[in-house]
Amino acid sequence: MAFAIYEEQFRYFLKRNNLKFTKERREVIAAIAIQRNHFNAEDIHQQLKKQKSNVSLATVYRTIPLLIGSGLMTETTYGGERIIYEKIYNKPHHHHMVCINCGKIIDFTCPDVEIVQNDICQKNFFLSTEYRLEIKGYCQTCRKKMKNKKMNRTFIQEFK
Amino acid sequence: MAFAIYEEQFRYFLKRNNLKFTKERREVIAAIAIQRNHFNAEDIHQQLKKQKSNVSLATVYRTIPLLIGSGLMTETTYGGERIIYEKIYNKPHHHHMVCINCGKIIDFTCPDVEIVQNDICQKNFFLSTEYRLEIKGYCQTCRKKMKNKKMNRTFIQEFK
DNA sequence: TTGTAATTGAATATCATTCTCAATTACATT
DNA sequence: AATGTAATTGAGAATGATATTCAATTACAA
Ligand SMILES: [Mn+2]
Ligand SMILES: [Mn+2]
Ligand SMILES: [Zn+2]
Ligand SMILES: [Zn+2]
Repeated sequence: MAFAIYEEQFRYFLKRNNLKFTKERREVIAAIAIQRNHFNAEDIHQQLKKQKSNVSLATVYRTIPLLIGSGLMTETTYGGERIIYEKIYNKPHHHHMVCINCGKIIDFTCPDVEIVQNDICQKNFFLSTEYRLEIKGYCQTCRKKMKNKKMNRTFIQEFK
Repeated sequence: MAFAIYEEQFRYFLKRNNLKFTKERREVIAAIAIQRNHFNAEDIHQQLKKQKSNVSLATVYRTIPLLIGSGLMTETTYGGERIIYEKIYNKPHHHHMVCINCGKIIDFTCPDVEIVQNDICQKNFFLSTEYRLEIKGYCQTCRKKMKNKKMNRTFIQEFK
């Protein structure tokens, strides 16, 4: 199970930064080890409750930058009402398609994007720390639904 | 000046959606016509004040979805504390580099990304309505600064 | 001119995230 | 094992951008 490795890496990070390995932080590590794919701060907190842990939501929020800093997880898609995270330990860099109807998130890898990103940064003397290609639209399932019922198109958009 | 065309397209959109072309909306159009590159809701409101317009911030927020729906502007980079917009009328689709030190936003176009996006969507039967490649990091100016002073690296990250 | 649904400003709500603070705890040092 | 001290915690309050409520106003089709 990944838990032991997660904990090891996290402890190492904490020590390097003169931070303490508390009971609460251990429990948060256990909670994210169980998360699958994409999750948010509240999901972590819910999992903690399932674990009979009383770690507060404030502490969850305080732990998130540490989890990211230690290389265990990362922010994923932007632009929703809450920030979504995912574990990245030993997982290749990838991007996301997000269904604006049902919220489904589809991962995809794409070597071309990595190359493009490199080129662009070199040309602009930009030092990249992070990059994301995010595609929004309708997933296959929701497209089928659209054919039957009319979907919730907010506005009529018909120009040019 | 683009203002007349902006207004025409906006009026057309409003009519198609049984919405009214109010004094306030006319003034907001005038305000965004003046904005350059990237701006936020508060910027629009400030410009309105400069125009001696009393349009409220609430109305600015209410008008934003209409401006987007009418194809005049779009959301730009994600993930900051406020949403950033830009006019897209007759402007080609492009992406962004964002400096996490000074906030500078650099536009870039990239045909390869457009192709990649098409491929991925086809393979996954995904109907894309929008996609963004966003690169975060340090701009040229901030890189130079980093060489002199030590920058605000929050954590020591040294693993693997 | 009239009827009516849309719109407005002001105030208030929302709600994810961050902060404050007094009490507690990890852990390096003795 | 006891101590010193800085880091951490939970609870609750604060933040702040954006959304909503509501009574008064307005656009505009008929
Ligand atoms: Mn993912
Ligand atoms: Mn741009
Ligand atoms: Zn869907
Ligand atoms: Zn910069």
